[in-house]
This record gives sequence, C-alpha cells and structure tokens, in this order.
Amino acid sequence: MARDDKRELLLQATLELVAKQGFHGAPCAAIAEQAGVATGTIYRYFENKDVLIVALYAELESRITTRLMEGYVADRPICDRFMHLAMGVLDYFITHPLEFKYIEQFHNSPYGTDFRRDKLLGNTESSDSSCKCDIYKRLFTEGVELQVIKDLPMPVLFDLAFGPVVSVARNHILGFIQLDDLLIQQIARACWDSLKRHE
Amino acid sequence: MARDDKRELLLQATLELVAKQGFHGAPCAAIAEQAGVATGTIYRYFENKDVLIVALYAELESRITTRLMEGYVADRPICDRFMHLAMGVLDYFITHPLEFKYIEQFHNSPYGTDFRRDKLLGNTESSDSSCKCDIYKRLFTEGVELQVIKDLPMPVLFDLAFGPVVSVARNHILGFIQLDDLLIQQIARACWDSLKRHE
DNA sequence: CAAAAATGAATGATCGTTCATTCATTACGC
DNA sequence: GCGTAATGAATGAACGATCATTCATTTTTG
Repeated sequence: MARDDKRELLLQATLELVAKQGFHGAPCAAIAEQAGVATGTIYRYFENKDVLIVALYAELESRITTRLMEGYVADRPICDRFMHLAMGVLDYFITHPLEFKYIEQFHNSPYGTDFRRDKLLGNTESSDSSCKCDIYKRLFTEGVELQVIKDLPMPVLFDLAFGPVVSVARNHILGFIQLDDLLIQQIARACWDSLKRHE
Repeated sequence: MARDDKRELLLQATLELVAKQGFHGAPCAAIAEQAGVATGTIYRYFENKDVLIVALYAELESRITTRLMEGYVADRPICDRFMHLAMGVLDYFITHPLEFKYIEQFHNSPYGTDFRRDKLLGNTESSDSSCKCDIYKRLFTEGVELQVIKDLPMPVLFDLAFGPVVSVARNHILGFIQLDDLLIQQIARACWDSLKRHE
C-alpha cells in the first residue's frame, strides 16, 4: 500500500469517528482499528494525536474553499455573489454531513479555541488570498462602501450571514428540518435581508 | 453550613471551571477543590457527575427564562415583542459570560445531544408554558398568521433569529467585537429584517 | 538480506467513583 | 446538667477503567 493511502485512511477514520461520536468516541485505538492499521502506525504519519486532529481540520477547510471558488464570478452584483456563496456553503454542508459535524466538534473544543487564537495573533500566512474568510471579507467591504450592506463591524456581518447558515445546516443534518433547493434559496435570501441596507 | 449552600457552591464551581476551561478542565477533583469541599462530597449532593452537569444546565435555562419574561407585554406589536426578546437574550448573555460559555459547552457535547433527543421524544413536561422556546414559538406563529413574518418552517425562523445572536455573543465574550446598546439594537433589528415578510 | 514499515503489548498518567474512617452535632439516660 | 451513645455529613486514599504514547519485535519491501 502506498504511503499516502494510509495517511488518507487515518484521516477518513478520524473524520467518521469524531463526526459520529465526538472526540470522546475517537480514541487512538478506535481510529487505528477503523482505518485497518495498528495503533502505533498513527505515529508514523502524525507526530501525535493533536497534529492529526488539526491536519484533518485544515484539509476540510481547504476542500470547502476550493468548492466555493468554483463558479464564483467577481464582477457580479454584491447580492448575487452573496447568494452564490451562502447557498454554496449550505449546499456543501448538507451534502457532506460528516465534514460539517467534524468542523462543529472542532470549533467547540480546546482545539478550536487555540486555533482561533493562533489565527488572531501570529497570522503570518494570511497572505493566502483564497481563504474562505477573505472572499467574504472583500465582498462585505465592497458592499459597505457601495452602501448596499449595513455599516456594521466586519465580525457582526459575518455572524449575520453565517450564524443562521450553520444553525440551519445542523438542524437539517440532525433531522429536525428537511432542506430542499427552494428552502435553501429562501434562507440565503433571508440572510441577505439582514445584511442589506434599508432604502 | 446549611445543606443547600454546599450544593450551590458545587454548582457555582462547576459553572466557573467548565466555562473557563471546558469539560476537560473540570474533573471532579478540581470541582470539589474550587468549591472548598472534598471530592467525595459531590456524591452526597448529586448521584454522579452527569446529574450535576445537567442540573446546572437546567438551572441556567430557568434563570434566563425568568429574566426574559420580565417586562414582556403580550399585546405589543410583533416587531416590538421580537426586539424585546432578542435584545434581552443578547443582553443576558453578554452580562453573564460564564453562563453563556457553559451553555455553549453543554450544547456541543454528548450531554447536549442527549438532552435534545430527550426533549424531542418523551416531552411530557412541555406543558410548562413559561419555556423560552414557547414564547418565541407563539410569537412566530402569530407573526406568520398575520403575514408580517416569512412563511418558513418554525425551526428555520428560530435559526434566523438565534443563529446571529449566539454568534455575536460569542464574539463579544471572546473579545473580537465590543457590543454596546446601539449595536445590540442594530443587530436585533437586522435579525428582524431577516424574519420580516417583504412588502 | 538489509532497511523501512508495521505491529500491539506494555507504560504511565488521568479520570470518575467508592468506601472505610473521622468528627462535629444531636439525642438520650441517669 | 452532665456523660455517653448514636447519627450522618465529610473526608481523601485507593481502585478500576481508559487514554495517548512508546518501543522491542515482527513483517514487508526493494
């Protein structure tokens, strides 16, 4: 078996176990078993468990960003671009429930807190302009300047746009609601309503 | 020392440790030390640690509901009542950061998942009409009937209203933004914009 | 066959929980 | 009122279970 294959198997096993049972249900022994390797093998591909956890998170972020950039046309109207991004994120989450659950678990754990802190402080690699946050940030900045988006602090605009999207995705995946294309569009539109400046 | 005092000390110690360091940072030994009692004493007031965790959550929910009902006038316009509730929740969260953090930790843990599942299934005590959810549910139902709120599934309306509120509260408490009365009002208004039916 | 990869039993640390013991308080006998 | 017995709250050392990590050994590869 090629070297990268086993690394991939370990990442996939971690994704499934953490998404389905949380970090408590994903000890190293279980991850190894799910991947079909021995416990010790984990340490040939990752320095320790924390490195594995963070590496998987980075991989998932990268996948979403790649998907979001597909079909994104930078010179469309602000509203159209926002709808594309909001519906894209929502669609990605509900078609990849395991990835969504993992990301949620990660954010609400010591891993996520440390990760955020690191991003705020020594943000040396923020020159990566393909970051999902940057796409939104530029869109919102432009919208505020053109006076089509409310003049609120950038993090607040993020919360207005993402807060409902994440909540709705969670409720869909847990089976409390059933999202379809029409509903997704209505939700993205409602988020836009909260961002849009009053005429 | 009166019996209830030690129970209260244990609840307070659990609140502080879990809020500040997560469940990982709140072993029974640490909770007891913070409360100024011995480890074993916990088991005189609570059957086990899970019971303690859930009891604290129920206590916090009760406190918020009590606060929210203060000054709530049922025959005001839909918009006014929504603004009162949204601003009230946001204000409570940012003035009680430990309680907010604990509730977030609880929701994103096996405890929270089980709690939700129990509420969905054997919901025998749902006759408690003072439940926070019920206040909102009745407000939204009335709003949809009067055609001032969008005709979307009830859980989606919850997500549109609560998603941004929770996100914003978290970012304020983590120090990423600084909320004041004006900003709180603007955010509640933005949430209302996402709920409001288009003319 | 030599080097690299994989193995999984062993290790040490940490956790929730238990329980024999201590000790302050209360109730009782005289 | 005083000495003694009974009570049960409080204690914290000890236990068993679980975890991440290590490493001597075996297996695979080239």
